[in-house]
Amino acid sequence: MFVAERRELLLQRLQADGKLVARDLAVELGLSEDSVRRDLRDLAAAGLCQRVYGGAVPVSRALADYSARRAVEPDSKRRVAARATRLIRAGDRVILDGGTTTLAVARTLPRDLAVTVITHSPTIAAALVDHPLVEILLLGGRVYKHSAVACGAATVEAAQTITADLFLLGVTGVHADHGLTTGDAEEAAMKRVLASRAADTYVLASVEKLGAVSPYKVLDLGAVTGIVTDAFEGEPVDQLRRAGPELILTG
Amino acid sequence: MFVAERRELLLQRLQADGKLVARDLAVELGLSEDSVRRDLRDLAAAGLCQRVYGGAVPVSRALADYSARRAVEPDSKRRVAARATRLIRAGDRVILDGGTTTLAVARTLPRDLAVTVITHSPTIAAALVDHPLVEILLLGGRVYKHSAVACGAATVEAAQTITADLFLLGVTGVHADHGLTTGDAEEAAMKRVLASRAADTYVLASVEKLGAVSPYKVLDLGAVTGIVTDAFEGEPVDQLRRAGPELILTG
DNA sequence: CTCTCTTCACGTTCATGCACGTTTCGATCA
DNA sequence: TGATCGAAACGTGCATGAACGTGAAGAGAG
Repeated sequence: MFVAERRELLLQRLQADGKLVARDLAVELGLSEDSVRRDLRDLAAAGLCQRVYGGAVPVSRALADYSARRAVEPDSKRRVAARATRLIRAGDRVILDGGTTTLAVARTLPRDLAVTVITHSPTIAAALVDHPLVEILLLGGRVYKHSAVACGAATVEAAQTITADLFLLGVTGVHADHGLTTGDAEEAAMKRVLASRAADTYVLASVEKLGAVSPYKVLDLGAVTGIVTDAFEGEPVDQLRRAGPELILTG
Repeated sequence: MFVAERRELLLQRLQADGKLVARDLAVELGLSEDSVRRDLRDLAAAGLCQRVYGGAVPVSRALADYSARRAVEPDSKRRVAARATRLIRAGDRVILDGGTTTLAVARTLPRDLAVTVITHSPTIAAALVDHPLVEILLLGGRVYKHSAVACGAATVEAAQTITADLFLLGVTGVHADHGLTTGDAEEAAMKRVLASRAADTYVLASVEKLGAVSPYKVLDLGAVTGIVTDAFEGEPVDQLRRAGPELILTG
């Protein structure tokens, strides 16, 4: 990737997220923080962003003090996504579920990480097209509007032909008694099929999902390898842990 | 290959990929990096591209990266897209090819038009998720980075199971003698398969495509029902018309 | 032979990562 | 409240390798 190209990407990201974090960008772009800082410095010198401690913000919307910026810090989904990304090893075949958290995973995949991503989400596939090394395997079928993923017989059939090392699963409810749940029956079935194709399944559960229950059961807690969450140690987390899965905290 | 010819190729490649990498081009064209660099230097001097360390990018910053190009289509593509949209009737099953022009079609679909859209492009599928009435059928398979569409055996197989009323085809070259051409062999084959599944095939050809020739043949002009273009009446248009297809002008 | 295009050789510039000393920030303590 | 301390972020200088431009030499077409 060219320098000019990279800076273009940074500006684009700045507009989308409202801020740039040097450390995260370094990991994501697969280069040292020094180089990222150099980019930010040059962009700031060109008047395209404003440099702040830890990263950069848009010129117009510069926040007064550091603590106020802390408030806009990576929201919980970003944190969970960043931690989940670290579960992926070079060469892995990874199934990415649909949803905003897994989309964040796709966007934070380091650019020097060569993996095969299998997904039934056109949104995730589209987000990964720009990645230089990732090979994308798209599972086709009828696209359900509810959460913008392909579901149904054709998709299940396509899923049956593949295997993977890892499945990053998104759900809307994670409950010690009711297990993993989501809002659509067809999607729940799809998630089960995908889980059956991967050696390990990890649930991405930002803190608001814990304790929540949705109408349709996906899997029991015992059926997954682990749960990635940004919740802190405590009784709710312990309850989940007793049900079987490894609890991976972002803390 | 003549120098002028090679530079034509470079420009074409630049428009397709959004960037040129000196090293890759040297290997691909079978000559030294020196010569490639000289070409890039001359093209930049003529204002046809912008030189960067490692290669070259388009002059306009709007064209600098593919994602930006997806956001703002030139007027010509929008005109063609708008006219092509009028070929679609309520209840139709429509195959949408990948590419910026067909993406513009997806975006301009009236929100009260109920159709089934079949596509092998995750980008187009993602763009249609917000549409209230469209039913999306996604063709899966390995996603080719070149133009961000699914191709290959699995995709062909999926395509064989469907039929459609209409196929809106995007190509990079429309030429009276050389027919319809595109920049990738695999994609060319994919487009042929899709054409075979639809009752009618219409080519979307904004004016800069007319008279252009790319390396890989898709179909003969006689194999398609019509060509939608924003070119004006004249000898070039007449030449195409004599080859068989109906010419639909936006003018 | 002449002209053009190409490659090769050379010294130069550029991008990057590392090392080191400095600054900034939040937390802790008086 | 104000002072102090450690960690993180920062800037600078430097080394390295890649990419670059220039000029000379070689190859091929007319």
